[in-house]
Amino acid sequence: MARLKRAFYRREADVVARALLGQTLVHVVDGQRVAGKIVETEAYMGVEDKACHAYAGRRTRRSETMYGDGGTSYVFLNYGIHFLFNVVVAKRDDPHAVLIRALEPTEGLDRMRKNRPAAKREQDLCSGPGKLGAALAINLEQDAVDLVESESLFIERAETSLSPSSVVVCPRVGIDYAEEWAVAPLRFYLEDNSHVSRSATQ
DNA sequence: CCCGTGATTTAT
DNA sequence: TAAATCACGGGG
Repeated sequence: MARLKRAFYRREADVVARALLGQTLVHVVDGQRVAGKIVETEAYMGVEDKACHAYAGRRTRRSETMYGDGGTSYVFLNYGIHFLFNVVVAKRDDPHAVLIRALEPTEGLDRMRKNRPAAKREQDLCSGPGKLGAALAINLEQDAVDLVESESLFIERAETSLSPSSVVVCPRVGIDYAEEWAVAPLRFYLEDNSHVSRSATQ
């Protein structure tokens, strides 16, 4: 299957966040494909966005990856426990990113269950950003990987395109501190999909 | 609903 | 060097 190329990623985060829905995120672990369909995303809009790690041009050891070219992975540890997987988008030095929040598992489910013993049902495997990080065995080694060239981490294009009407747009979660940006409509998920995160359905 | 969790960031 | 913060998940 064809993977997404550079030009796909070199656009603003809200555009790419929506376009990523329905595509397949793949991590090859010990030669085995562990993959899922992207069903929920959030856009982080660069230096103007108060919820973005690169807000006001902040450039720290953690956020440095966000300043790379579109199509680079950005992984960080959250709450000391969870590895969250993002895709850096837009152009180099314009630090936009898309957080992948939920997947519908499609390949390597046995591996995912092993990585997530707490998950009781298939819908619990990847229905949140921390959950999918664990299920796909994502950690800091997967930070700053070029998704266009890597043999082990990339995103494949869906064969059929989605109907725009099946996408729900709403505010992002867990960023109450971001003032006016806390209510911006920058979260996208597939309506009626049972693998979206708990906070998406309330 | 509450609370663990610990690296990273930001304030002294 | 110290304190506060935090793009969450699991178990009640």
